[in-house]
Amino acid sequence: MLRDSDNAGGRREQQVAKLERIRNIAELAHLAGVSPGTVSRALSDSGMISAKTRERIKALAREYDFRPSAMARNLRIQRTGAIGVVIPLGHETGQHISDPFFMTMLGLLADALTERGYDLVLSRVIPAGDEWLDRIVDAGRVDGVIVIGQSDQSAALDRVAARYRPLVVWGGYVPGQVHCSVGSDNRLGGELATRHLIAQGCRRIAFFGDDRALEIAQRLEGCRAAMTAAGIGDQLTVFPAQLVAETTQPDIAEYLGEHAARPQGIVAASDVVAMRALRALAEFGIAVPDDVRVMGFDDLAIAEHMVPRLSTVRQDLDSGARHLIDALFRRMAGEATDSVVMAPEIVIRMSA
Amino acid sequence: MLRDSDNAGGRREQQVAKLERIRNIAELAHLAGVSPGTVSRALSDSGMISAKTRERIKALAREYDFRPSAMARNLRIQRTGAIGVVIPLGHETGQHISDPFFMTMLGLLADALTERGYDLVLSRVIPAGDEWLDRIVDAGRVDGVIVIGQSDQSAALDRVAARYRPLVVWGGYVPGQVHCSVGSDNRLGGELATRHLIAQGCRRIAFFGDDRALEIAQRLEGCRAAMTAAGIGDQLTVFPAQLVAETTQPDIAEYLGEHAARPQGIVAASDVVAMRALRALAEFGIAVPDDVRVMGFDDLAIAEHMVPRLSTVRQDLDSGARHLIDALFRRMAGEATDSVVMAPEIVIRMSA
DNA sequence: AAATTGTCGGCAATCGATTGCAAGACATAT
DNA sequence: ATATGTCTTGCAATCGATTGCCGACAATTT
Repeated sequence: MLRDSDNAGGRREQQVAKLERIRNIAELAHLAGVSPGTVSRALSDSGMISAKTRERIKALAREYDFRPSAMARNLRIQRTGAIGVVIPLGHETGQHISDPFFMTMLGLLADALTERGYDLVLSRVIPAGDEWLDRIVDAGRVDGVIVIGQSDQSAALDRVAARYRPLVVWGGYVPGQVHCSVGSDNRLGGELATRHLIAQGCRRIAFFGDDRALEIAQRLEGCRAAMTAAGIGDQLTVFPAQLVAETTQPDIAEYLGEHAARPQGIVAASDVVAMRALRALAEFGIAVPDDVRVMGFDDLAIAEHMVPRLSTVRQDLDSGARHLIDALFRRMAGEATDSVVMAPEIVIRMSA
Repeated sequence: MLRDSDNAGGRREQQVAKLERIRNIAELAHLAGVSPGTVSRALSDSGMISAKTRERIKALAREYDFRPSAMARNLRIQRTGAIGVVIPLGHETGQHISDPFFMTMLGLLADALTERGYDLVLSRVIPAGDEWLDRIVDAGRVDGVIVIGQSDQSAALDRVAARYRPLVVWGGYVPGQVHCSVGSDNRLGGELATRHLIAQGCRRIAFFGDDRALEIAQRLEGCRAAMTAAGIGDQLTVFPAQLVAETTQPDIAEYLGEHAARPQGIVAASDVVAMRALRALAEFGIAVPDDVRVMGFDDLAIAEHMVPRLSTVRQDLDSGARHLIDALFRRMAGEATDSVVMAPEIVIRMSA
């Protein structure tokens, strides 16, 4: 690594201060010959201020490019204008925030929140103990919280949800759960994927995924149900591949290579897992879909780009994000909201 | 806090309030029979408070699970404990926040900031006018700002950097630039990629990328230099593929299909662009690397997963993120910092 | 016993913007 | 000229935690 020798820029950072800087509303008020209250009203277009003074004050503010302190405003208004987005990495250490699923969801949420004039405060937490969510909620830094994925923390979520309203969770729904969730019908999704494989003639089927996470467990459940319904419940094997951990790829490969009766179909708990499976299969020279069929789950953008293009279960994340935001803002307004379970759709491409 | 095990139903969200809720430090002080100041000192382990009273107050706080308001604290301390991470989407509308590059960088920054006890406030802005950065900086919501990518906003960055110290930018370095940047030697990277293609026998070479962004322009410059040095400067064509826009794939395909003298090598401005190129080539049945060789740029995780695995120019994002954070904190502490230019490395896999 | 040192904790100002209340300015109606 | 009303604007309290300064009291020294 090479540090630049001629830091041409750093020298003249200090430009001539054309005007003395204004630090707060009171100084501006003094300058304009009015009271702080008037300035506040003028800048926020509220209250009844004559158009003349308002424009004069605004012009002055622009000239000195002064913007009132958000911190002070927050304190007075008792609103932060920020929403916390929390990614709990509970059931596995290897999971990384750059998981494409999180990122896709995060992007959608960022856009939606920006549109509504809210900031997005990102927290990536590895839940230790069960205070992690309480800390975020009680710190008073945000007006509401969106948790992406229940991981294995349903209990903590329920406990906090019981006392803190503006909280919504992306993930699975379980009857009786206290927290408000938005997510797909994971069980149905798993069932659809599996039924498709069976319809294609698969009998020995493997499920790849770590079922300690609620959503994954539900997908597995659907998979199992479909197998049982087809009378081949005993042909299911579960391979607890970590969702994304780097270390799992060799594991998958080993499994596929050594397994005596190699599965004819694979139901992956997510597109990311499917991607790893595809790579492993390619390395073993096992043809997809001819030798083994692979179904993903999520239908992220990357599904289109795999070779072969991935057949998968589509979750409509756009609409999911909209539901999350919508529910959150209703809850912030004091309304109660029900959980949302969206219908998944199966997308058939080339891998199954 | 009461945690009855059989609260299975979401019915009674309102648990019996065993204790009245405490809203601020003064109430806690009243309860403890001390002054607010004492409570503040006790909870923050500062000042000289006898261990006895401190523990008493802390216990009380725990019992009522009270946490002092961050907003009030921020106002008084004049620190927010948050860092802004800004992604300007200046030169193109199609670019999406879920671009894997942003996401990788964002993940690294999130981890590093969490580690230092700072929140991360994410902003995705489409610069309109040249006030976008001023607004973020002056709102007083954050203690410092990291901008990911200069896009075509170098002027705005320089202007703000001249008056606002705690600002660092991921991107290219240009002699004389005012803002502090951390990034790779893009020119050298482009040169290395191109030299490799030439060494493999390519003569007709295409550069895929939108050179309105500073970094991309530098990569193109390196590419051009290598061509010229090899005496084949006239064999370079530039295809201004948008970095990630969904619409570009057909464009790329069309170009490759119709172009009379199809290029023998492609230098992509990023791994994401390379990925789209690979898909297009696959659809046309053009073999990589036999018919066309492809070089990426970034070496994201996905590079490993493409088919064929992507040869690319590696940017060490881990170390880049560390440098960004390091420079930012130094600047927040009042130090001046120089820009950092990191040496890129070429990674040869299967595509070139 | 008086003086000195040292701990502990209270008082009150402060950070900067917002807003209910009321007073002042000005115009119109009586 | 007085009364009534409408617009504007100022005053001052408020949001909740932090912290410099000072006083009260105990422990130690002379």
